Amino acid sequence: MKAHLGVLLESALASVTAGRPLDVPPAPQVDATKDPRFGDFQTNLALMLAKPLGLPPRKVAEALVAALPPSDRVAKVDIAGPGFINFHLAPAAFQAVVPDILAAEARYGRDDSGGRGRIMVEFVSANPTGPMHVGHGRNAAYGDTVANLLEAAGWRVWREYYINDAGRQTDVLTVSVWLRYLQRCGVALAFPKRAYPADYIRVTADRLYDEVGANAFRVAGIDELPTEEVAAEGADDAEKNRVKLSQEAHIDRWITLGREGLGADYERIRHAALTDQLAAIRATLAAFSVRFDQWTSEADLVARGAVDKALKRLGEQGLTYTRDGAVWMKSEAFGDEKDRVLIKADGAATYYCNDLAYHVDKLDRDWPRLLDVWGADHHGYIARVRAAIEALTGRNDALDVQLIQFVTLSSGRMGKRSGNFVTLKELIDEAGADATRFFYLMRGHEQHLEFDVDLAKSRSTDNPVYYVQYAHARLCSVFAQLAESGAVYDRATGLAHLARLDNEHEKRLLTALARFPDVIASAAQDLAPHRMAFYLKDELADAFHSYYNAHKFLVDDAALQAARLALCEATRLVLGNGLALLGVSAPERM
RNA sequence: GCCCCGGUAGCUCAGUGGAUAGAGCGAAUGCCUCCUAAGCAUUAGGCCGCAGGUUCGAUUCCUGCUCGGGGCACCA
Repeated sequence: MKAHLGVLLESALASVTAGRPLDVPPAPQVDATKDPRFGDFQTNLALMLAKPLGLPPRKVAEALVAALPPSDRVAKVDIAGPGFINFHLAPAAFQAVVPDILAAEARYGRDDSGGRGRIMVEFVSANPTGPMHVGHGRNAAYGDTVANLLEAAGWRVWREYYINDAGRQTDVLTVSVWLRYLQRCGVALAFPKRAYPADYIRVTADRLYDEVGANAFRVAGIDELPTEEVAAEGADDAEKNRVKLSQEAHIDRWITLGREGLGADYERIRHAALTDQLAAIRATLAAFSVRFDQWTSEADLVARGAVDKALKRLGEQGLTYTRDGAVWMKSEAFGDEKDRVLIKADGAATYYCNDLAYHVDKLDRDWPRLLDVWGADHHGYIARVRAAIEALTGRNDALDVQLIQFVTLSSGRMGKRSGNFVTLKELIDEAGADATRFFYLMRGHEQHLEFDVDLAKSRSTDNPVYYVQYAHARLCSVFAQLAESGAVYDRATGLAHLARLDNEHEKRLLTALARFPDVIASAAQDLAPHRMAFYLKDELADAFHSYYNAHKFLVDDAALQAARLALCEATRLVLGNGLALLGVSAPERM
């Protein structure tokens, strides 16, 4: 419809400006009005033309309206305010959306061509060192929904999870399990302050104990480790930080002891720990309707030489150098604040080095556009990854990073420190996957989110996800009621009498239905899935519930009933399509 | 100090340079002999953080200030 009005305006523009060429002919902007009193669509074209033409805006508007070609879809055009041109559409223009929807069904609003190009979306990528928390849940809901929207907007999408299963954190995980195992065997040792203390570590330790018995994984030298420092009461920040570093060094001694003393058993423990954590993550994400095309392991990436390959390429292009025993990347030359270390003085690759190689690998797999979804705390990291990509490919537009701002929980349930750590699994178990996903998607991702756990849990009128789902269930119920009464809905009859859909409630609902393709396109374009959530709730479901209360659908007038049921069928389809994009179920009964 | 995000109704938040800034919750009042009341209708509630600038027009774009959150490793 917008396009149609745009064509009309282009024509009017051409005749009005005939003989007085403009330096920059403005492209007509047509928008839906916010207020029905201003018609259905508006354009500010006259306001934009006033200055270059040297005429008052209302004069320009009059000339444009006079030059508009006639259209059977436009009922009335008027001029209002400072010079807006308002279009009032003919009823048939609204009603035409119904056959479009009924013909397209699940494809309505979608562009499944994949013609926009190929894009890889990497999201979640939570470290397999523990359960996912509520922040990962927001990342998962966002990434998965953005991927859905991009697909619906014509992109070929690949979803990937990067498993950080190399590096020091997995050593800390391994040592944590090992020490819990030894404690289980009755070995008296002080569990390090900076190891992972939680119960999930014991689960893996107990599993290993069942497999290997009580006499494995023992090494000499445990008693010779120096005692760990503890921060004194009332220590200042500098002192606390010093103690923290010494505690990290203490863990490193355990790591060295384990690696050297356990040999292959160390790897066995590491593998067991990672397997358990990853299994838990996969299960939680599956319960959250989040799927991936591929799970890429950092350790595998290293093992198959992707890191060496990337380093070699950087070296050949003169993008690295050695200083203080470390290998550095010349990232400052590509927009980063400073150069970054790739290989530490101890010979180990940094996380950055491996991640850089991973991004190169993504591009090498022929995904020319990359979207990474990260927590906001990683924002300082963007410049260096982008720098590496630009250095190797010459492209500075290959990588888009979207940062997910922090999640806090209502009712003071947040935070590891308080001991009230709420995992994503607990949240899903308590509130349900549908409510949880919808709540995450109700906020812009750049907005700090306060997650109201009690509201998400409530199975009441207050819970916004039910508002949308209830609209769908009500529609299903209408058709169930119809079938029960033995009556038959004839779609062809309905389509033949769409002109009967002429009251204000029907017009509002038809308008909302017609906007669905625009919402997909704009939410995908701006990577803003919350727009779809708001559209479904505040426009579509809202228009339907009002309609439902104001009018009966199952009426004696057969033509009117059929027309209304056709509208109902279209609404049910669009609600279902929209909820599917959000990864929320569309129940037939509630 | 530098970088990122935010400041809109009592609370949680929408708002694609446009006209009288919206929704939910909370508060007040109505609506089920009728397709699901997990719903609908009505009322109350606002220097859109502050100050400049660009523009015919700024909650929206730019600059400065201010307040809040986060980040500035040879950690991941």
